[in-house]
Amino acid sequence: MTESTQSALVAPNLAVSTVIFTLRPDAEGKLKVTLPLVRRIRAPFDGQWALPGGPLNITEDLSQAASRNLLETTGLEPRYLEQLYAFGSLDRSPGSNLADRVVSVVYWALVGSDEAAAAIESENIRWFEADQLPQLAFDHNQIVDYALGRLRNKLAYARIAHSFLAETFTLAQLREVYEAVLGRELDPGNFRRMVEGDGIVEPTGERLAGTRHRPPQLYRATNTATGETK
Amino acid sequence: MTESTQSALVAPNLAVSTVIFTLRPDAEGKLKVTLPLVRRIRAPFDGQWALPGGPLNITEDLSQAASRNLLETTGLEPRYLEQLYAFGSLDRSPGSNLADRVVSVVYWALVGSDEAAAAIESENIRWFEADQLPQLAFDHNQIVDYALGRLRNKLAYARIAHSFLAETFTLAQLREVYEAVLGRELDPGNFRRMVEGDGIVEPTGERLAGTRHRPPQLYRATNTATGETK
DNA sequence: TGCGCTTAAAGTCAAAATGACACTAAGATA
DNA sequence: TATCTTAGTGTCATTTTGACTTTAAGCGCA
Repeated sequence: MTESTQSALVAPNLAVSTVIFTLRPDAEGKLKVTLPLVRRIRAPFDGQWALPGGPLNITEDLSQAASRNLLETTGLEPRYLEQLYAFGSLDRSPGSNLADRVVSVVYWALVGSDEAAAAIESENIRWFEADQLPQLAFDHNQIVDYALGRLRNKLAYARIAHSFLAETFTLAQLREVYEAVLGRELDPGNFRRMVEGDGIVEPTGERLAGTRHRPPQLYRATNTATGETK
Repeated sequence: MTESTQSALVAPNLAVSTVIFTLRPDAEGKLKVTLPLVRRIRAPFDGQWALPGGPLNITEDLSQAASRNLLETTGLEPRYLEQLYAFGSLDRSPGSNLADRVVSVVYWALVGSDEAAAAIESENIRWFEADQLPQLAFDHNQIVDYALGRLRNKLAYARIAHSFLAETFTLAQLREVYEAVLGRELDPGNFRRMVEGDGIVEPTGERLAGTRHRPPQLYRATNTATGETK
Protein backbone atom coordinates (compact mmCIF):
# COMPACT_ATOMS: atom_id res chain seq x y z
CA MET A 1 0.00 0.00 0.00
CA THR A 2 2.80 2.40 0.75
CA GLU A 3 5.19 3.55 -1.94
CA SER A 4 4.18 0.72 -4.23
CA THR A 5 4.16 1.06 -7.97
CA GLN A 6 1.09 0.90 -10.16
CA SER A 7 0.18 0.26 -13.74
CA ALA A 8 1.76 2.94 -15.88
CA LEU A 9 -1.31 3.11 -18.06
CA VAL A 10 -3.32 4.83 -15.36
CA ALA A 11 -0.54 6.83 -13.72
CA PRO A 12 -0.55 10.64 -13.99
CA ASN A 13 2.41 12.16 -15.76
CA LEU A 14 4.94 14.07 -13.75
CA ALA A 15 6.39 17.37 -14.90
CA VAL A 16 8.60 20.01 -13.36
CA SER A 17 8.14 23.72 -14.03
CA THR A 18 9.97 26.72 -12.71
CA VAL A 19 9.03 30.29 -11.91
CA ILE A 20 12.25 32.18 -12.58
CA PHE A 21 12.45 35.61 -10.97
CA THR A 22 14.88 38.36 -11.62
CA LEU A 23 14.80 42.15 -11.37
CA ARG A 24 14.96 44.41 -14.38
CA PRO A 25 14.65 48.17 -14.68
CA ASP A 26 11.51 49.35 -16.43
CA ALA A 27 11.21 52.37 -18.73
CA GLU A 28 11.67 54.77 -15.79
CA GLY A 29 14.63 52.83 -14.43
CA LYS A 30 12.69 51.34 -11.54
CA LEU A 31 13.43 47.71 -10.76
CA LYS A 32 10.60 45.31 -11.50
CA VAL A 33 10.14 41.63 -10.76
CA THR A 34 10.47 39.92 -14.11
CA LEU A 35 10.19 36.32 -15.29
CA PRO A 36 10.74 34.40 -18.53
CA LEU A 37 7.88 32.57 -20.24
CA VAL A 38 7.90 30.23 -23.19
CA ARG A 39 5.38 30.18 -25.99
CA ARG A 40 3.58 26.88 -26.40
CA ILE A 41 3.80 25.33 -29.83
CA ARG A 42 1.21 22.60 -29.44
CA ALA A 43 -2.24 21.97 -28.02
CA PRO A 44 -3.54 22.59 -25.48
CA PHE A 45 -3.07 26.34 -25.20
CA ASP A 46 -1.13 26.43 -28.47
CA GLY A 47 0.46 29.85 -28.93
CA GLN A 48 -0.08 30.97 -25.35
CA TRP A 49 2.66 31.79 -22.88
CA ALA A 50 3.53 29.29 -20.17
CA LEU A 51 6.09 28.61 -17.47
CA PRO A 52 9.22 26.84 -18.64
CA GLY A 53 9.14 23.18 -17.75
CA GLY A 54 8.94 19.66 -18.98
CA PRO A 55 8.73 16.03 -17.96
CA LEU A 56 10.86 14.76 -15.13
CA ASN A 57 13.64 12.57 -16.35
CA ILE A 58 13.81 9.24 -14.54
CA THR A 59 17.48 9.82 -13.79
CA GLU A 60 17.30 13.27 -12.24
CA ASP A 61 16.16 14.79 -8.96
CA LEU A 62 13.28 17.21 -8.96
CA SER A 63 15.57 20.16 -8.30
CA GLN A 64 17.94 19.01 -11.02
CA ALA A 65 15.07 19.02 -13.47
CA ALA A 66 14.19 22.55 -12.40
CA SER A 67 17.80 23.68 -12.85
CA ARG A 68 17.99 22.02 -16.21
CA ASN A 69 14.83 23.73 -17.42
CA LEU A 70 16.18 27.00 -16.14
CA LEU A 71 19.40 26.53 -18.02
CA GLU A 72 17.67 25.41 -21.22
CA THR A 73 15.28 28.34 -21.16
CA THR A 74 17.53 31.17 -20.05
CA GLY A 75 21.11 29.93 -20.29
CA LEU A 76 21.47 30.82 -16.61
CA GLU A 77 22.24 29.11 -13.31
CA PRO A 78 19.93 29.74 -10.37
CA ARG A 79 21.26 31.77 -7.45
CA TYR A 80 18.46 30.39 -5.33
CA LEU A 81 16.15 27.47 -5.97
CA GLU A 82 13.32 26.15 -3.86
CA GLN A 83 10.35 23.92 -4.38
CA LEU A 84 7.08 25.85 -4.47
CA TYR A 85 4.23 23.40 -4.66
CA ALA A 86 2.95 20.33 -6.46
CA PHE A 87 -0.07 21.24 -8.57
CA GLY A 88 -2.26 18.31 -9.48
CA SER A 89 -5.89 19.31 -9.77
CA LEU A 90 -7.97 17.28 -12.18
CA ASP A 91 -9.14 20.39 -14.00
CA ARG A 92 -5.76 21.94 -14.68
CA SER A 93 -6.05 21.31 -18.39
CA PRO A 94 -9.72 21.79 -19.22
CA GLY A 95 -11.18 19.37 -21.71
CA SER A 96 -8.19 17.10 -21.87
CA ASN A 97 -8.24 13.38 -21.51
CA LEU A 98 -7.62 11.85 -18.06
CA ALA A 99 -4.80 9.84 -19.56
CA ASP A 100 -3.03 13.12 -20.31
CA ARG A 101 -3.29 14.30 -16.75
CA VAL A 102 -0.15 16.05 -15.53
CA VAL A 103 0.99 16.69 -11.98
CA SER A 104 3.49 19.55 -11.95
CA VAL A 105 6.06 19.98 -9.24
CA VAL A 106 6.82 23.68 -9.48
CA TYR A 107 10.03 25.32 -8.31
CA TRP A 108 10.83 28.97 -7.98
CA ALA A 109 14.25 30.38 -8.65
CA LEU A 110 16.14 33.63 -8.35
CA VAL A 111 18.75 34.67 -10.89
CA GLY A 112 21.12 37.62 -10.75
CA SER A 113 19.96 40.78 -12.46
CA ASP A 114 23.23 41.31 -14.26
CA GLU A 115 23.28 37.77 -15.63
CA ALA A 116 19.61 37.93 -16.53
CA ALA A 117 20.26 41.02 -18.60
CA ALA A 118 22.24 38.78 -20.94
CA ALA A 119 19.80 35.89 -20.91
CA ILE A 120 18.32 34.09 -23.86
CA GLU A 121 15.41 35.88 -25.48
CA SER A 122 13.72 34.92 -28.70
CA GLU A 123 10.46 34.68 -30.56
CA ASN A 124 9.31 31.95 -28.19
CA ILE A 125 11.08 32.99 -24.99
CA ARG A 126 10.23 36.37 -23.59
CA TRP A 127 10.59 38.08 -20.21
CA PHE A 128 7.53 39.72 -18.65
CA GLU A 129 7.00 41.99 -15.69
CA ALA A 130 5.32 39.92 -13.01
CA ASP A 131 2.48 42.38 -12.52
CA GLN A 132 1.77 42.71 -16.23
CA LEU A 133 1.38 39.14 -17.36
CA PRO A 134 -0.86 38.11 -20.24
CA GLN A 135 -3.26 35.25 -19.75
CA LEU A 136 -1.11 32.15 -19.43
CA ALA A 137 -1.66 28.51 -20.30
CA PHE A 138 -3.07 26.07 -17.76
CA ASP A 139 -3.21 27.40 -14.19
CA HIS A 140 0.07 29.22 -14.62
CA ASN A 141 -1.25 32.67 -13.67
CA GLN A 142 -2.25 31.29 -10.27
CA ILE A 143 1.09 29.57 -9.93
CA VAL A 144 2.99 32.79 -10.57
CA ASP A 145 0.81 34.63 -8.05
CA TYR A 146 1.49 31.97 -5.50
CA ALA A 147 5.23 32.12 -6.20
CA LEU A 148 5.20 35.90 -5.86
CA GLY A 149 3.55 35.59 -2.47
CA ARG A 150 6.17 33.13 -1.39
CA LEU A 151 8.97 35.35 -2.64
CA ARG A 152 7.65 38.37 -0.75
CA ASN A 153 7.06 36.36 2.37
CA LYS A 154 10.44 34.66 2.29
CA LEU A 155 12.24 37.93 1.72
CA ALA A 156 11.10 39.05 5.14
CA TYR A 157 12.87 36.32 7.07
CA ALA A 158 15.36 34.61 4.76
CA ARG A 159 18.61 35.77 3.31
CA ILE A 160 17.73 35.67 -0.33
CA ALA A 161 17.63 39.29 -1.51
CA HIS A 162 21.31 39.32 -2.40
CA SER A 163 20.62 36.57 -4.95
CA PHE A 164 19.54 39.30 -7.34
CA LEU A 165 22.76 41.24 -6.85
CA ALA A 166 26.44 40.83 -7.58
CA GLU A 167 29.05 39.61 -5.10
CA THR A 168 29.27 43.00 -3.41
CA PHE A 169 26.62 45.67 -3.19
CA THR A 170 25.62 48.77 -1.30
CA LEU A 171 22.81 48.87 1.21
CA ALA A 172 20.93 51.16 -1.15
CA GLN A 173 21.08 48.48 -3.84
CA LEU A 174 19.90 45.85 -1.39
CA ARG A 175 17.10 48.14 -0.32
CA GLU A 176 16.10 48.61 -3.95
CA VAL A 177 15.65 44.85 -4.18
CA TYR A 178 13.35 44.82 -1.17
CA GLU A 179 11.40 47.75 -2.52
CA ALA A 180 10.96 46.16 -5.92
CA VAL A 181 9.80 42.85 -4.49
CA LEU A 182 7.58 44.29 -1.78
CA GLY A 183 6.26 47.05 -4.00
CA ARG A 184 6.71 49.83 -1.48
CA GLU A 185 9.41 52.22 -0.33
CA LEU A 186 11.40 51.51 2.80
CA ASP A 187 13.00 53.98 5.17
CA PRO A 188 16.77 53.91 4.51
CA GLY A 189 17.68 54.34 8.15
CA ASN A 190 15.35 51.66 9.43
CA PHE A 191 16.42 49.35 6.63
CA ARG A 192 20.03 49.73 7.61
CA ARG A 193 19.21 49.01 11.23
CA MET A 194 17.25 45.88 10.27
CA VAL A 195 19.92 44.54 7.94
CA GLU A 196 22.78 45.18 10.36
CA GLY A 197 20.85 43.80 13.30
CA ASP A 198 20.05 40.59 11.51
CA GLY A 199 23.65 40.17 10.46
CA ILE A 200 22.71 39.19 6.94
CA VAL A 201 25.51 41.27 5.42
CA GLU A 202 29.04 42.27 6.34
CA PRO A 203 31.08 45.23 5.11
CA THR A 204 33.87 44.47 2.69
CA GLY A 205 35.91 47.49 3.73
CA GLU A 206 35.68 48.81 0.18
CA ARG A 207 33.63 51.80 -0.84
CA LEU A 208 31.84 52.45 -4.06
CA ALA A 209 33.40 55.45 -5.76
CA GLY A 210 32.09 57.49 -8.65
CA THR A 211 28.71 58.36 -7.25
CA ARG A 212 27.90 62.03 -7.02
CA HIS A 213 27.52 61.89 -3.28
CA ARG A 214 29.14 60.39 -0.21
CA PRO A 215 30.70 57.05 -1.22
CA PRO A 216 28.77 54.15 0.28
CA GLN A 217 30.24 51.10 1.95
CA LEU A 218 30.22 47.89 -0.06
CA TYR A 219 28.82 44.80 1.61
CA ARG A 220 28.70 41.10 0.89
CA ALA A 221 26.21 38.52 2.11
CA THR A 222 27.35 36.73 5.23
CA ASN A 223 28.15 33.13 4.56
CA THR A 224 24.97 31.14 4.88
CA ALA A 225 24.08 28.04 2.98
CA THR A 226 21.61 29.15 0.38
CA GLY A 227 19.41 27.08 -1.89
CA GLU A 228 16.79 24.50 -1.28
CA THR A 229 15.46 24.32 2.23
CA LYS A 230 14.80 20.63 2.20
CA MET B 1 8.37 20.88 -23.98
CA THR B 2 5.96 22.20 -21.40
CA GLU B 3 3.47 19.88 -19.74
CA SER B 4 3.89 17.26 -22.40
CA THR B 5 3.54 13.58 -21.69
CA GLN B 6 6.32 11.05 -21.94
CA SER B 7 6.77 7.34 -22.30
CA ALA B 8 5.27 5.66 -19.26
CA LEU B 9 8.11 3.15 -19.19
CA VAL B 10 10.58 5.76 -17.99
CA ALA B 11 8.24 7.89 -15.91
CA PRO B 12 8.66 7.96 -12.12
CA ASN B 13 5.70 6.69 -10.12
CA LEU B 14 3.66 9.14 -8.17
CA ALA B 15 2.51 8.44 -4.62
CA VAL B 16 0.80 10.48 -1.93
CA SER B 17 1.64 10.06 1.75
CA THR B 18 0.31 11.86 4.78
CA VAL B 19 1.75 12.84 8.13
CA ILE B 20 -1.27 12.71 10.42
CA PHE B 21 -0.90 14.62 13.66
CA THR B 22 -3.05 14.47 16.72
CA LEU B 23 -2.49 15.05 20.43
CA ARG B 24 -2.71 12.27 22.98
CA PRO B 25 -1.97 12.27 26.69
CA ASP B 26 1.10 10.29 27.67
CA ALA B 27 1.49 8.24 30.85
CA GLU B 28 1.63 11.39 32.99
CA GLY B 29 -1.37 12.90 31.26
CA LYS B 30 0.67 15.43 29.30
CA LEU B 31 -0.43 15.98 25.72
CA LYS B 32 2.01 14.72 23.13
CA VAL B 33 2.10 15.09 19.35
CA THR B 34 1.22 11.66 18.02
CA LEU B 35 0.95 10.14 14.57
CA PRO B 36 -0.13 6.84 13.02
CA LEU B 37 2.28 4.67 11.09
CA VAL B 38 1.68 1.52 9.07
CA ARG B 39 3.88 -1.53 9.02
CA ARG B 40 5.22 -2.44 5.61
CA ILE B 41 4.46 -5.95 4.45
CA ARG B 42 6.74 -6.08 1.44
CA ALA B 43 10.23 -5.12 0.31
CA PRO B 44 11.85 -2.71 0.50
CA PHE B 45 11.87 -2.05 4.24
CA ASP B 46 9.61 -5.05 4.86
CA GLY B 47 8.37 -5.03 8.46
CA GLN B 48 9.43 -1.43 9.15
CA TRP B 49 7.06 1.38 10.01
CA ALA B 50 6.19 3.95 7.37
CA LEU B 51 3.87 6.86 6.70
CA PRO B 52 0.45 5.89 5.40
CA GLY B 53 0.16 6.46 1.69
CA GLY B 54 -0.18 4.90 -1.70
CA PRO B 55 -0.30 5.57 -5.41
CA LEU B 56 -2.25 8.51 -6.73
CA ASN B 57 -5.39 7.43 -8.49
CA ILE B 58 -5.77 8.96 -11.94
CA THR B 59 -9.24 10.18 -11.03
CA GLU B 60 -8.47 11.98 -7.80
CA ASP B 61 -6.83 15.23 -6.74
CA LEU B 62 -3.70 15.11 -4.65
CA SER B 63 -5.53 16.29 -1.54
CA GLN B 64 -8.30 13.77 -2.16
CA ALA B 65 -5.73 11.01 -2.22
CA ALA B 66 -4.33 12.27 1.07
CA SER B 67 -7.80 12.34 2.62
CA ARG B 68 -8.53 8.88 1.33
CA ASN B 69 -5.35 7.48 2.80
CA LEU B 70 -6.15 9.18 6.06
CA LEU B 71 -9.58 7.62 6.12
CA GLU B 72 -8.34 4.18 5.15
CA THR B 73 -5.62 4.23 7.77
CA THR B 74 -7.39 5.82 10.70
CA GLY B 75 -11.09 5.89 9.88
CA LEU B 76 -10.96 9.65 10.43
CA GLU B 77 -11.59 12.85 8.51
CA PRO B 78 -8.92 15.56 8.59
CA ARG B 79 -9.70 18.76 10.45
CA TYR B 80 -6.88 20.42 8.59
CA LEU B 81 -5.00 19.29 5.51
CA GLU B 82 -2.14 20.94 3.70
CA GLN B 83 0.49 19.90 1.24
CA LEU B 84 3.93 19.59 2.79
CA TYR B 85 6.44 18.86 0.09
CA ALA B 86 7.15 16.66 -2.90
CA PHE B 87 10.01 14.30 -2.13
CA GLY B 88 11.72 12.90 -5.17
CA SER B 89 15.40 12.27 -4.54
CA LEU B 90 16.94 9.48 -6.53
CA ASP B 91 18.28 7.82 -3.38
CA ARG B 92 15.06 7.66 -1.40
CA SER B 93 14.88 3.90 -1.71
CA PRO B 94 18.47 2.71 -1.54
CA GLY B 95 19.37 -0.15 -3.81
CA SER B 96 16.14 -0.15 -5.73
CA ASN B 97 15.78 -0.13 -9.47
CA LEU B 98 15.36 3.20 -11.26
CA ALA B 99 12.16 1.88 -12.80
CA ASP B 100 10.70 1.62 -9.29
CA ARG B 101 11.49 5.23 -8.50
CA VAL B 102 8.72 6.95 -6.56
CA VAL B 103 8.05 10.65 -6.17
CA SER B 104 5.94 11.22 -3.06
CA VAL B 105 3.74 14.23 -2.64
CA VAL B 106 3.40 14.41 1.12
CA TYR B 107 0.54 16.08 2.97
CA TRP B 108 0.23 16.84 6.64
CA ALA B 109 -3.06 16.67 8.47
CA LEU B 110 -4.52 17.46 11.84
CA VAL B 111 -7.23 15.33 13.40
CA GLY B 112 -9.21 15.99 16.57
CA SER B 113 -7.86 14.43 19.74
CA ASP B 114 -11.22 13.06 20.78
CA GLU B 115 -11.83 11.41 17.42
CA ALA B 116 -8.28 10.12 17.28
CA ALA B 117 -8.77 8.40 20.62
CA ALA B 118 -11.24 6.11 18.84
CA ALA B 119 -9.17 5.63 15.71
CA ILE B 120 -8.24 2.39 14.07
CA GLU B 121 -5.33 0.63 15.66
CA SER B 122 -4.09 -2.84 14.87
CA GLU B 123 -1.08 -5.08 14.48
CA ASN B 124 -0.05 -3.10 11.41
CA ILE B 125 -1.32 0.36 12.30
CA ARG B 126 0.07 1.94 15.43
CA TRP B 127 0.26 5.46 16.83
CA PHE B 128 3.63 6.80 17.96
CA GLU B 129 4.73 9.88 19.86
CA ALA B 130 6.43 12.17 17.36
CA ASP B 131 9.57 12.55 19.45
CA GLN B 132 9.93 8.81 20.07
CA LEU B 133 9.77 7.34 16.60
CA PRO B 134 11.56 4.16 15.62
CA GLN B 135 13.64 4.09 12.49
CA LEU B 136 11.19 4.40 9.64
CA ALA B 137 11.22 3.16 6.06
CA PHE B 138 12.57 5.30 3.23
CA ASP B 139 13.24 8.93 4.19
CA HIS B 140 10.18 9.04 6.39
CA ASN B 141 11.98 10.14 9.57
CA GLN B 142 13.17 13.25 7.76
CA ILE B 143 9.71 13.83 6.38
CA VAL B 144 8.13 13.69 9.83
CA ASP B 145 10.76 16.09 11.17
CA TYR B 146 10.04 18.48 8.35
CA ALA B 147 6.31 18.21 8.98
CA LEU B 148 6.82 18.89 12.67
CA GLY B 149 8.75 22.01 11.88
CA ARG B 150 5.99 23.18 9.59
CA LEU B 151 3.36 22.45 12.23
CA ARG B 152 5.23 24.43 14.89
CA ASN B 153 5.87 27.27 12.51
CA LYS B 154 2.35 27.45 11.22
CA LEU B 155 0.88 27.36 14.70
CA ALA B 156 2.49 30.74 15.36
CA TYR B 157 0.62 32.60 12.65
CA ALA B 158 -2.27 30.44 11.44
CA ARG B 159 -5.51 29.47 13.08
CA ILE B 160 -5.02 25.76 13.24
CA ALA B 161 -4.61 24.89 16.93
CA HIS B 162 -8.34 24.43 17.44
CA SER B 163 -8.25 21.59 14.90
CA PHE B 164 -7.09 19.33 17.71
CA LEU B 165 -10.00 20.34 19.93
CA ALA B 166 -13.76 19.99 19.98
CA GLU B 167 -16.22 22.64 18.79
CA THR B 168 -15.87 24.60 22.03
CA PHE B 169 -12.92 24.74 24.37
CA THR B 170 -11.37 26.75 27.14
CA LEU B 171 -8.33 28.95 26.70
CA ALA B 172 -6.44 26.59 28.99
CA GLN B 173 -7.17 23.73 26.62
CA LEU B 174 -6.06 25.82 23.66
CA ARG B 175 -2.92 26.77 25.52
CA GLU B 176 -2.25 23.11 26.22
CA VAL B 177 -2.28 22.52 22.47
CA TYR B 178 0.29 25.23 21.92
CA GLU B 179 2.44 23.92 24.73
CA ALA B 180 2.33 20.36 23.44
CA VAL B 181 3.24 21.39 19.90
CA LEU B 182 5.88 23.94 20.81
CA GLY B 183 7.28 21.83 23.63
CA ARG B 184 7.41 24.63 26.19
CA GLU B 185 5.14 26.27 28.72
CA LEU B 186 3.42 29.52 27.95
CA ASP B 187 2.35 32.26 30.33
CA PRO B 188 -1.44 32.00 30.72
CA GLY B 189 -1.93 35.75 30.92
CA ASN B 190 0.18 36.55 27.89
CA PHE B 191 -1.39 33.71 25.98
CA ARG B 192 -4.85 35.10 26.67
CA ARG B 193 -3.76 38.53 25.52
CA MET B 194 -2.29 37.12 22.29
CA VAL B 195 -5.31 34.98 21.48
CA GLU B 196 -7.81 37.72 22.19
CA GLY B 197 -5.79 40.32 20.35
CA ASP B 198 -5.55 38.18 17.23
CA GLY B 199 -9.26 37.51 17.32
CA ILE B 200 -8.81 33.83 16.57
CA VAL B 201 -11.48 32.80 19.07
CA GLU B 202 -14.75 34.18 20.38
CA PRO B 203 -16.54 33.43 23.65
CA THR B 204 -19.64 31.26 23.41
CA GLY B 205 -21.17 32.75 26.54
CA GLU B 206 -21.15 29.30 28.13
CA ARG B 207 -18.91 28.30 30.97
CA LEU B 208 -17.36 24.97 31.68
CA ALA B 209 -18.72 23.64 35.00
CA GLY B 210 -17.46 20.81 37.12
CA THR B 211 -13.88 21.92 37.48
CA ARG B 212 -12.58 22.30 40.99
CA HIS B 213 -11.91 25.97 40.52
CA ARG B 214 -13.41 29.06 38.94
CA PRO B 215 -15.42 27.97 35.89
CA PRO B 216 -13.70 29.06 32.68
CA GLN B 217 -15.33 30.65 29.67
CA LEU B 218 -15.90 28.40 26.66
CA TYR B 219 -14.71 29.66 23.29
CA ARG B 220 -15.10 28.63 19.69
CA ALA B 221 -12.82 29.35 16.74
CA THR B 222 -13.84 32.43 14.79
CA ASN B 223 -15.10 31.57 11.39
CA THR B 224 -12.16 31.36 9.05
CA ALA B 225 -11.83 29.14 6.07
CA THR B 226 -9.49 26.39 7.14
CA GLY B 227 -7.83 23.76 5.06
CA GLU B 228 -5.44 23.85 2.21
CA THR B 229 -3.74 27.15 1.59
CA LYS B 230 -3.50 26.74 -2.13
C1' DT C 1 37.58 77.97 -3.23
C1' DG C 2 33.48 77.34 -1.56
C1' DC C 3 28.39 76.65 -1.99
C1' DG C 4 24.68 73.71 -2.85
C1' DC C 5 23.10 69.09 -4.11
C1' DT C 6 22.68 64.30 -3.02
C1' DT C 7 22.90 60.23 -0.57
C1' DA C 8 25.43 57.80 3.52
C1' DA C 9 25.26 56.87 8.08
C1' DA C 10 24.15 57.68 12.80
C1' DG C 11 20.95 59.09 16.19
C1' DT C 12 16.29 60.40 18.46
C1' DC C 13 11.68 59.53 20.01
C1' DA C 14 7.13 57.80 20.58
C1' DA C 15 4.14 53.90 19.84
C1' DA C 16 3.44 49.08 19.75
C1' DA C 17 4.62 44.40 20.95
C1' DT C 18 6.59 41.13 24.21
C1' DG C 19 7.89 38.73 28.45
C1' DA C 20 7.77 38.41 33.47
C1' DC C 21 5.03 38.77 37.14
C1' DA C 22 1.46 40.43 40.67
C1' DC C 23 -3.21 40.57 42.00
C1' DT C 24 -8.17 39.70 42.33
C1' DA C 25 -12.29 36.41 41.15
C1' DA C 26 -14.85 32.39 41.76
C1' DG C 27 -15.57 27.99 41.96
C1' DA C 28 -14.52 23.12 44.64
C1' DT C 29 -12.94 20.81 48.81
C1' DA C 30 -12.39 19.98 53.70
C1' DT D 1 -15.11 29.41 56.98
C1' DA D 2 -10.43 28.65 55.37
C1' DT D 3 -7.76 26.80 51.69
C1' DC D 4 -6.59 25.27 47.14
C1' DT D 5 -6.71 25.93 42.26
C1' DT D 6 -7.23 27.97 38.07
C1' DA D 7 -9.65 32.17 35.62
C1' DG D 8 -9.06 36.48 34.38
C1' DT D 9 -7.15 41.36 34.82
C1' DG D 10 -3.54 44.50 35.38
C1' DT D 11 1.26 46.40 35.71
C1' DC D 12 5.88 47.27 34.28
C1' DA D 13 10.25 47.00 32.03
C1' DT D 14 12.39 45.65 27.71
C1' DT D 15 12.42 45.17 22.90
C1' DT D 16 10.86 46.18 18.38
C1' DT D 17 9.06 49.22 15.00
C1' DG D 18 8.11 53.37 12.26
C1' DA D 19 8.79 58.23 11.50
C1' DC D 20 11.94 61.54 11.53
C1' DT D 21 16.37 64.60 12.45
C1' DT D 22 21.11 65.48 12.14
C1' DT D 23 25.72 65.18 10.57
C1' DA D 24 29.17 63.18 7.05
C1' DA D 25 31.28 63.15 2.70
C1' DG D 26 31.46 62.94 -1.78
C1' DC D 27 30.30 65.59 -6.56
C1' DG D 28 29.18 69.53 -9.80
C1' DC D 29 29.31 74.12 -10.61
C1' DA D 30 29.70 79.20 -9.98
